Amino acid sequence: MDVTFTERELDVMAILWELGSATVTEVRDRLDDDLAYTTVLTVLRTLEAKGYVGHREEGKAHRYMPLVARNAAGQSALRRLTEKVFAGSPELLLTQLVSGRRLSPEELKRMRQLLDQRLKEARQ
Amino acid sequence: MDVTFTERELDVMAILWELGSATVTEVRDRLDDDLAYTTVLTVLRTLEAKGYVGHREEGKAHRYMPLVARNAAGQSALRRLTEKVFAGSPELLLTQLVSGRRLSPEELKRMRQLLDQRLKEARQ
DNA sequence: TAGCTTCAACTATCCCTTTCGTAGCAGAGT
DNA sequence: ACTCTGCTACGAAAGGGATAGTTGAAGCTA
Repeated sequence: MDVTFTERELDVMAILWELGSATVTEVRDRLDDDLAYTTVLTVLRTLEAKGYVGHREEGKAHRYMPLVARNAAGQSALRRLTEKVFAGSPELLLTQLVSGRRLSPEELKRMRQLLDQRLKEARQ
Repeated sequence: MDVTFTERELDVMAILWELGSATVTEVRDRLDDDLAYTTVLTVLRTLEAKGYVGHREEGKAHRYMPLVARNAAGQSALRRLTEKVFAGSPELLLTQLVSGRRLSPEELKRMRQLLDQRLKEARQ
């Protein structure tokens, strides 16, 4: 299943993932850009039409919640990015990731540890 | 500088990065989807208008070449992806990367080595 | 020279995304 | 009852992305 978002949709999804669920106003307050209430509502409704979020009544307001996990979206995005930008090479992607951002030694260690663990699992 | 592409533009850029440069026909032949010649040309022209590719005459054809490096595009895309989908955490991204794809032990080792090297550099 | 091929330029269409205005409704306060 | 506020419903309009048709120039071929 390919999960893909437009730019604005992604802004909204990021907030829903962070909060777990949110009303229109809550999303609106957290958005970087200052959008009209109806604009945010429209985005949520298109996301709902696409099956990416759902909502339940809460008093007179609606509370929206993500129906697709961060991971599903991440998987699709990473696959596309690796394929198109990094010539299918996860190593290139990692190279870019660690060279582009200034990561702390702690972060780097944890990341290395992650690979260690993965290697151990693979060995069995 | 923020370098960002639409879906179709990215398809075309991937080909230009791979080949170094290409004519409309060459791009068209490599695209997964079977598009009309004029469609490919239009995409290249919008990319040129945005300053992402340039061209020079070659006989009566035009030869297009990328003006932005893979890395620049990768940097932008990774930043956005980390921020929006992985809550600003490169570790989460890496977790997803190694769990989503089946990577060979060799790839994993090289990736670990990369982090090692980065750690050494950071220590100084 | 007349016709065919190749290519860029121009133009058009359709659809999606983004944005928001207006209307209407329900509850809270006066 | 009246108004204010916070909310949804409806819908519209602008902008841009994706796709391609038509035209005209240049060059090849018979």
